[in-house]
Amino acid sequence: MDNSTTSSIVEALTRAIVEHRLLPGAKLAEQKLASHFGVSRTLIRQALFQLSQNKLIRMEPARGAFVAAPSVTEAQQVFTVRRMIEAEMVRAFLKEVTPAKIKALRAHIQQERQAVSQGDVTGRTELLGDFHVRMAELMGNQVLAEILRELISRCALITLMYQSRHAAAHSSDEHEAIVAALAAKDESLAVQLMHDHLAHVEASLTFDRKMPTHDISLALA
Amino acid sequence: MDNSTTSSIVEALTRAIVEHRLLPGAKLAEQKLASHFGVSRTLIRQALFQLSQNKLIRMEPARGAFVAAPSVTEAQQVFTVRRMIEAEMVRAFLKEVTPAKIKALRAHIQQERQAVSQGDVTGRTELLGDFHVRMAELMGNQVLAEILRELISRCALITLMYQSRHAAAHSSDEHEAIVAALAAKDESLAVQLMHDHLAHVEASLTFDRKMPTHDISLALA
DNA sequence: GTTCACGATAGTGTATACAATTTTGTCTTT
DNA sequence: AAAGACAAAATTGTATACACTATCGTGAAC
Repeated sequence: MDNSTTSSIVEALTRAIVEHRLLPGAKLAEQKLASHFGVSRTLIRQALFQLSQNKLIRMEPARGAFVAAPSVTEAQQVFTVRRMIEAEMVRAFLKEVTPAKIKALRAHIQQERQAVSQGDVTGRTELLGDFHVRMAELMGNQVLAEILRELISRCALITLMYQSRHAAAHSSDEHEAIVAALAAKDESLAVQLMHDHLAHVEASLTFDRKMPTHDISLALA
Repeated sequence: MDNSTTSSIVEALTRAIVEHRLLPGAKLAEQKLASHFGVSRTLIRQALFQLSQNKLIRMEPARGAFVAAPSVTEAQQVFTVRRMIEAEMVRAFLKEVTPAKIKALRAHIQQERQAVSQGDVTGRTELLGDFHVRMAELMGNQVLAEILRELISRCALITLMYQSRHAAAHSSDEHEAIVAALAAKDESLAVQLMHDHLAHVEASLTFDRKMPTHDISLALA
């Protein structure tokens, strides 16, 4: 069963959503997408189903697919889970840390800084999230990496919308501090820093700010 | 977009796989499934895509769908992630524990014991996994619960195949010990017990045993 | 002027048809 | 008899057709 075409559509839609070319609540009409991608509705529907499982869109029976607008509650739950997972990930990482792994993380942070200084919002958000996934991958645990990737992409919408440039630079600094603690093999410090880092990211999201949307029921809530 | 029919097919196939009426490596031909369920291939394909995202089946381009046979490595990674998540879950659970929540967990354990004593293999496996999901739900974190549910179902195949009746009873005892520690608000003990519990479950899986399969390349490996 | 009813339109849900690929069986060749 | 080539059958991948539901606009009744 082939899925290369479908996955390329999923990728394109994911980028469009995460990069905010499609706003939360926007309707994703199948025929329009089909025409745009030059394929039949069959493949579009496959892609939409996949995106709905990733929680990037929401599907209502007989009404259609809409870009998801994660609630504050949901976002907070995601951050809670991330704090749980990543605190333990730091501990596990330290148990098998090597100079090469530290070096890889530092290299990643360099990329982050570049994106931040260049004002590359899209690349910045992607890289800031990838730092955490990278850690999981360096541990060789693909299952962990996948789960983290999903959790991170799940809040990419909100993060992109609410995270200021200052907060982004801050994140990068915190990543560096974490790596420093890892290099020094200071477990409790590294765990604490990771925990605080995620708490900071969550706190930096100003949930109460007005958020443009295409979802009428949401706009009038 | 309706998915009630599709989800019922997903459910039926999930049960068939988890209950081992479909062995790892077995081919899931679309037309046969379509005839069996009395629907078109369209709905079958939707269901198969969903199952492949749940890692319960594996899809090969232009060749078809096959019941997944999680590798030892993958199973171990899943258990590693579960230990990470659930150790922290225990800590978080204790921060907002109430008598009602303890009572709910104890009630669940009663169900487990009943299934174990009745030799209800299917119900037993399901309930033993649900204990962990139940904890997440009692904390009110739906995101956490979903992730755990997926992780648990992902190894249901292996657990069902390799977990002996004795190991199952043992699991139930360990659940009870965990709840006792929670009731006593002994954090480090509860965390330790949960960690050991998951390690025991993983250790009880005899990965080297011969495992019936329909996958030729796997059978001859 | 407002509300309800109803038909037109658009969009989703499912089935079927067609194209492309893989698998299988047979026949030929050595 | 074994190996390879080729044709036939079966299966997957994609597109299209049809059915069903929701939405929107118009108009009639009050």
